Amino acid sequence: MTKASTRDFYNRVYEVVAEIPFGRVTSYGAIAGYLGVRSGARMVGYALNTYTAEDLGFEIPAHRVLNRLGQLTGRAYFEGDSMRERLEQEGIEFIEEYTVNMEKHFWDPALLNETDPKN
DNA sequence: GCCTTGACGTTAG
DNA sequence: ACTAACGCCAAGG
Repeated sequence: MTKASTRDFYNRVYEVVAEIPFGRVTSYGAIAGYLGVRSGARMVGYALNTYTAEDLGFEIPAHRVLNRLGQLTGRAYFEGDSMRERLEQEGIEFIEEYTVNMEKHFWDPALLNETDPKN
């Protein structure tokens, strides 16, 4: 085991990603910031890159995590265009081939703390 | 054990 | 408004 804190960070990332609502997207930086690691955006991406559904025991909607500009930077790690296809299925509006309308669909992880999470 | 790489983001020019 | 550079830190070579 490397460092317990590192593993915990990854697990927290998976938990947050698992809570992203259908039809909404968030960014690596937003998740990192929510976890208190402002400069850990890169680690969030790394966590998603190295995770396996078997280790977790469940699937997470990693396709709903984009960079701060709404670009599908991780599309190469998905099967074909499945990342874009999934987002389109959820009604996500694209402003470019691989860029979604962030302003419209952005979901802030901080909303998890809201008493009324109907955003 | 050093060097490079990267699902990122901010700042400087 | 656009581009370049840097900071971040875990893995893999």
